Amino acid sequence: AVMILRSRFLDARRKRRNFNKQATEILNEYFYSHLSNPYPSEEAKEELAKKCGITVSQVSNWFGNKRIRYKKNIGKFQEEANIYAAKTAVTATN
Amino acid sequence: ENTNPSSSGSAHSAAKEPAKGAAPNAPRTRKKRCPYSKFQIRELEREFFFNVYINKEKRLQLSRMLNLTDRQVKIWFQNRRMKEKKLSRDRLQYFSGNPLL
DNA sequence: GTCATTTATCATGC
DNA sequence: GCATGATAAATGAC
Repeated sequence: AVMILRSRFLDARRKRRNFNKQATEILNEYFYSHLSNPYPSEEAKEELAKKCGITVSQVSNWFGNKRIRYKKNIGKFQEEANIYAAKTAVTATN
Repeated sequence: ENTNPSSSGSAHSAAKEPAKGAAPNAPRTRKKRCPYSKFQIRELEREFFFNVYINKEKRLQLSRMLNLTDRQVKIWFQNRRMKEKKLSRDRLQYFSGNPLL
């Protein structure tokens, strides 16, 4: 019994599963609305984790990957950036 | 399988500065990450199991045996301790959800 | 020493 | 075939 749980835990770690669309939406919103300083505080990470239904470590991983991949190819993310920029602009005016 | 790409200079491996003193600007290039071999990992893990903190002498000895720098072994133990801590946190979180206990 | 991070690499999803 | 999440070396702040 314990062995089953242990193996299940080990499996669950490296088996990658994509986040659901809603979680990605929330993370991207934060990222592009803080593009000048995309480093959420520990408290912000916890809040994001809660809203996304993922762990704080996963939030850190996501921002780490996002920052480096955005920096490496800003052009590829331009369209995405515009989408979320417009989205946050609307919420800002409301 | 794998050894340091900086294999040429044996004794004090030139981890960072490729140019001699000539270069005025020193944009010290970050060392490229090179994954360690299975053998290196096994020996490092073996020592880690023995002692989570390694003393300087064992560190030097191990670095010579594995063809790594003293600094690399030190960093490996630091990262390994962080990994252990994260594993503990994840285990706690995973099992605290009462999967079926 | 810890620890958040950068970067490359790994493993998987699709 | 790349996109994406997780992990492994390497750096730097403190």
